[in-house]
Amino acid sequence: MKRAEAREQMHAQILSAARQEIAVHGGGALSMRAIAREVGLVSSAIYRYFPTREALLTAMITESYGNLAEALASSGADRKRNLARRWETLGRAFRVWSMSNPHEFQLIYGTPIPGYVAPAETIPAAEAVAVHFLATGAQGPVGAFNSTALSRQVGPIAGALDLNPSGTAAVIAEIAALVGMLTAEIAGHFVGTADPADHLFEAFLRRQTTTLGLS
Amino acid sequence: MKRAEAREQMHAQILSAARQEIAVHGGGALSMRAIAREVGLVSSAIYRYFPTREALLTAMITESYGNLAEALASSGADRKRNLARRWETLGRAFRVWSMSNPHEFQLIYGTPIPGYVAPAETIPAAEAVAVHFLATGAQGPVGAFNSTALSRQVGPIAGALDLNPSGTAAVIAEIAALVGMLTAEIAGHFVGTADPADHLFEAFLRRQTTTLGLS
DNA sequence: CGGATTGAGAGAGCACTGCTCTCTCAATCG
DNA sequence: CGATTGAGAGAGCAGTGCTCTCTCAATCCG
Repeated sequence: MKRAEAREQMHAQILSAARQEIAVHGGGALSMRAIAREVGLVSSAIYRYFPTREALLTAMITESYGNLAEALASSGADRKRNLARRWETLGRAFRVWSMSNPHEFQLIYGTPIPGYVAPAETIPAAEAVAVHFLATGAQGPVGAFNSTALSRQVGPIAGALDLNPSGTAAVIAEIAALVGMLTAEIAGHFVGTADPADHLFEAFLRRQTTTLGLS
Repeated sequence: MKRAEAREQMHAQILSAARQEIAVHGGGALSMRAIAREVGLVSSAIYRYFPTREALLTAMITESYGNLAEALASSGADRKRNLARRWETLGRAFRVWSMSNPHEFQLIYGTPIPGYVAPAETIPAAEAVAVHFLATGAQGPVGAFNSTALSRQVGPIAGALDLNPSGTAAVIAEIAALVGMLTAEIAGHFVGTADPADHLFEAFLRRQTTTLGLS
């Protein structure tokens, strides 16, 4: 029993050290050896806990999705009656989290690390994030996304969550758009045009609620 | 004279080899030594042409922006009278280019390579891409983006290109949204919901032309 | 209680990386 | 024709992910 506890503690300690590393140097630069040094282990010992760098990254991605989902859950959005306000609250919470944890954001939504392919086990974690937006924005139909082919594709999840198909497709696109906005801001692509991007982001949220028919 | 020619040829040869490397392994995995091997040089000789890996990446980014801008220019969009059709043509050309050159796309719009910061010299190259969308979509006002603070920020470029300020801000956001859509598709984030994403993308373009008041 | 088993950690080593340094030698310039 | 330049070679440094073998303490079981 004790053995298992110690193991779990070491596991957590490594993840924590990795998180610290990533916050400074970014995900692509994550070094197994540096983590080992930080937790006071020799490099090879790390591999007792994570068989490969990729495994460590996957664990971190899952964790980051969880952190983000939690930030959305505790934004107070779900206590709001007005759907437009609710969507805006979610959007702002997303942005605040992303700006506070840019490297975690990039870990999830950025270019995969060289050769890295997100494994299936990260999908439920990603869904935990999407669900907040779907529940808020996909209740009604959205004209531009009203196509039979598209509805058939998103049918399963729309059905499972009791949502409107065209609304569901629209929200999926709007999540991607939101991520695009934040990626651009973090990468500094707005410098010279709309940086700081606060006003642009607020206008963007207004546009989204209009598109989704929430206002 | 001959000397300078040979140097320029070697320069181009290295870039070409790097491009080939990137197409296979992605930007983060770009190896100076592998490039050297491919062009038949010893590793240290590469540094006669690019003082650092970062310099090589910058050169590649600029080149990629150029390729993308050229793909947009030769899409035939600017021959179209109908602005909505024109925007859709640009969007589709962007998507085709991105799907054909995913690693180049990620080089430009993805997570910066560990420790890499896009230097100022890539900005004009990025503008060459944006200009196509601005010229097409930013002629009229867009309600959600009509704020004085925002208009003041984008004022300079809107003025320089003789565009509507709120329309300009809207197009900037829509470019980011478009990039977000393509990033998600390339990263496989639509798998399980809307993959293949053709229909979602077409609906997305419809939504954009509506938002921008082009239809 | 005592021997067998397990597994965490150590350490050496392999093949790779970006980059620096010094050396050679052929092409160019004056 | 001699001096200068600069491309390329080669060795080397500090770092990487990962593998292998070894040790030794903690646990398990008869």
